[in-house]
Formats: sequence, C-alpha cells, structure tokens
Amino acid sequence: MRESAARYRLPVSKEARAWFPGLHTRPTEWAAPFPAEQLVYMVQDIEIPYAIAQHQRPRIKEQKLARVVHLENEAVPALAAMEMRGVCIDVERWRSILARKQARQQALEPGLRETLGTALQRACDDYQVALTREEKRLVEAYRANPAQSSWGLFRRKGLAQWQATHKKPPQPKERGTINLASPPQLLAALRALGVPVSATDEETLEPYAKEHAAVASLLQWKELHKFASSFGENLLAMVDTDGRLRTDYAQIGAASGRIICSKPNLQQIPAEEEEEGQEEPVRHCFVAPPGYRILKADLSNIELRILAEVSRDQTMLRLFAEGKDLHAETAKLMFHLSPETDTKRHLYKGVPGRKIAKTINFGLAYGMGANGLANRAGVDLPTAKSLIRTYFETYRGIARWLPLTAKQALEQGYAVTLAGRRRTFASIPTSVDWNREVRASAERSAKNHPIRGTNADILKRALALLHASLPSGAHLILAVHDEIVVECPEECVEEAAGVMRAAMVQACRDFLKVVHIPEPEVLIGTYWCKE
DNA sequence: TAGTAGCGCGCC
DNA sequence: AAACGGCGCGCTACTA
Repeated sequence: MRESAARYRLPVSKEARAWFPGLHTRPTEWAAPFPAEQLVYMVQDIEIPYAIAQHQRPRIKEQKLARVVHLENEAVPALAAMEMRGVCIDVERWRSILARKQARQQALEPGLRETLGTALQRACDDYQVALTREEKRLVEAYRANPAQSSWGLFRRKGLAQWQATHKKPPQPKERGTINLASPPQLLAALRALGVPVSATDEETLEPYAKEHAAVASLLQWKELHKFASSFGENLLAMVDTDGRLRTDYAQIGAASGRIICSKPNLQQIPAEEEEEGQEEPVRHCFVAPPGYRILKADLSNIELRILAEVSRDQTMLRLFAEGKDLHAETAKLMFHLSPETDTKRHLYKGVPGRKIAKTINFGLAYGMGANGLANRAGVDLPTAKSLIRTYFETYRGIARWLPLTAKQALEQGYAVTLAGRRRTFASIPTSVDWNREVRASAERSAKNHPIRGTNADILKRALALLHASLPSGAHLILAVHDEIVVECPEECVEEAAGVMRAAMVQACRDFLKVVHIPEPEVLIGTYWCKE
C-alpha cells in the first residue's frame, strides 16, 4: 500500500503498527480502548486504499483494465476463505509413507557411501582423476597452444566456467565419506568413477544408470531424499494445531497473473507415485474431515482450448468439438494415419506418434523449440525440426497466431489475456545484436501470456462463482492452476458437485466463446486424488 | 553467524 | 549454432 500511496502523494505512516503485535500479552492495554494514535492508523488503513482506488479508477478505465480488475476483486473473498480454512491433513498416514521411504533411502546409503566415498577421496587426493580422458586431452592441448586448441568445445559454457566446475571438490567432513546431497562432491566422485558428467541432475545421470549400478542407486536415493526434505517433517511441522495446513496465496503472484502459493507451496505437492503400486501418493493425506467429502474438478486441456480459441485454428477447434483425444488426433493428422490407428503403438522414428503430438501440443504453450522437442520426445534434431514443420502445417491457425502475437506484444509493449490482463515488456530495439536472447525470451513470454494468463482469468472467475454459490457448509480448499478442490458435508455432495460443474463451465464461457467446453468431471472421495 | 547464489527438483 | 516457461523451496557452499 505504501508504494501505491506514494505514487499519488498520499501520506502514509506505519509507525503505529508496531503497537499491535503482542497486544494480547498486555492485559491492561488489551482491555482499554484503543489509543488515539492507533485509531488514526486504523482509519488510515481504510481511507488510503479508498483514496488510491479513486486515483486509479480513471486510469483503469483508460487502459481498459476494468474487466480484469473486477475479476480480481471478485476473487479476493474466495482466496481469503481458502487461506483461512486450510486443508485437513492425515498426519499419521503421512508419517507412515515417510517412514517407508526413509527406510528405503537409508538402505541405499551404505553402498553409495562406500562407492562414491572412496571415489571422492581419490578425486580429492588428485583431482585430475575426475577429468575424463577426452577432457584431459583437451586441457593439455589448450595449455600447449591456446590459440590452436579445440576451443570451440569449451565455448558452450566458456572455458572459465568449465574450469570452475572442475576445481578441487570440497573436502567431505571425514575422509572417505561423502555428502550425497552435495552436487560438487557428487560430481567429483562420479567423474572419478568414470562417469563423464558435468551436472548431477536426474536427466544428466539417467543415461549412465544401466552401466553403473552406483548411478542407478544414486538416482533412487536422490528421489527419496527430495521427498524427505521437501515433503517430510518440515512440511508436517507446518500443520496447525487443528490438524489443518494453511498456505499463503499471492493472488497475482506470477507475471502471467497466475496465483502462486507459498509457506508451504501446496501447488508443488507430488501428485503421483513414480513407482506405481508400491507407495501411496502423499496427496492422499489431504483428507476430508469426518462427515465430509473432497470434491475435485479440473479444466481439462484448458491451455490448448485457449490456444484454439485465440488462434481460431479451425482444425483444433473442430477436434475439440468432436470431443476426441486431442493428442491422438493430432498424431493422426500429422502422420496421415487412418482413424482407427492406435497412435500409442504407431511409431515414428521409434517414438509413439501420440507421444510426439502430445509433447508438441504441451510444449507449445511455453515456446518449445526443436531442441526441446528432440530432448523430450527422444528424436534427433533434424527430425524434431521436421516434426515442428509438420505440426504447423497441420495447425495453420496456430502457426499464424504465435508469431503474430509475439510481434504485436513487443510492438505495443504488452501482451493481453481474454480478460484484458496485461503483461508488459520493455522495448527491445531490433538493431542491437546482443539482446537477441532477451528478445527471444520476451517473444516466448508474449506467446505464453495469453494462454497462461487466460487460464488464470478462468480459474479466478470459477473461484469467485464457487465462493458465492457453493452450498453452505461446503468450502473451497485448494486451487492449483487448472484444478479446484472443495470440501463438502456428505449430505450436499451431489449439490456441490453440480455447482462445481456449472461454475467451471460458466467461468470458461465467460471468456471462451468459440471453442467447445466439456462439462468437467467432479471426482468425489475422502482424499485429494488425481484421477 | 547470517545472508545469498547456484543447483536441483516438485508442480502446472 | 543454439536455447524449455514460471513458480517455491531445500540444500550446500560461498561471502560478508
């Protein structure tokens, strides 16, 4: 508030605020009427926002932001209610999942410490052992003749950075041991084992898992460790004394206008168990209190529907209208397959057609290039390039819309969603060469904003509708990008489910005028589940 | 000792 | 030639 007030030269003083914390521990003051100073402060808290709003109103109109401002204002009570209500957690079930995972994690540790610990020790004694044969040769060549060496191979990261990653690893606390959570230590140890990697993330290590048992084991360990550290006791400690977990929502936290949440971030709770069958997903610990049910609805394929809407791509609009599996139909169109083809089975260069189509459909929303497609779909670069070409021949409307949108956004300085939500961009002169990367990034964001941001528009509209229309006793619990979770007394589950279906469709209809909107399926259970 | 940068990884 | 967006957070290692 202070910043906004300053913009309109409205005086604000926050000093009086310091008086409030701990007031309940000061019985005399607690019982007495508010001092004049505090009253002034409290009045200010009402008056200043009003004055700010008065200043902003004409500007909002002028910039055609009235609709999105209204949308945001309508969503405020829903967000506030979710923050206050929180979500009920089955702590016991959570602890038992955690215990099993930790047991598995600990079982892996002796072997890993032995193998990687001794490897790290060798690397510490002589860190040259952590260089691959090829790198040793290159470094030698570079030292001998910097001008002539295959400098190009270092170019990607730059020699300085390349060397930095090969500096002496930090010594573990005890000789012969290793901190498995330390990327630098891991890097040195792995390289000493002959695994020529330059990072220790899952994607980098995965190809070596077959060859090196230690790598396979390490990958499992990392996964279990991640779970324990991010979704273990630390998170459980945030459960309030009433057994409910509460988060902080930031209503316009993301540049796209999406809601973000933190402390804890409930939008990153693992949805599924990677190894099927064995363990229960932790979302199952987000439960309905006794006498209640959890209801979940999501906006299926919403980003692609938005894309079809804004681009008016006739083909994609038709596929949605037909209500078929969009990824499969995309594959059929791209590869000229007959309608009855099983696109999960039909291979193109060794990769299922549906997977390729899905990867492009999905990746499109954030400006994926040929390289990204090659990585994700598992094809080579030329193939990826030709696949993207084919995709855009299939969806001409999208092929036109994407670059046009980027161009317009950068010209006028902002991209816009269907509710009129803006994302601004600094102007980037074409003439300057060094900002090509900046420009490319801005273009991706500009293409992305109408899709992401409209998704946020729709979600917020749905939240507002639901907050106003859910049966009494039913409460909004969670909002995760395209998914809304409600907790509801058993007696009115059917009514609430109906309200949810109607609200989701209405929210879509408020913004999407052309594309087909299916009525969402509402899942009803005793816990938060995925499907 | 406290703050911060970088890596890595969870979600969509 | 190449480069996948955008968010929060835990951890380590470095810096002040």
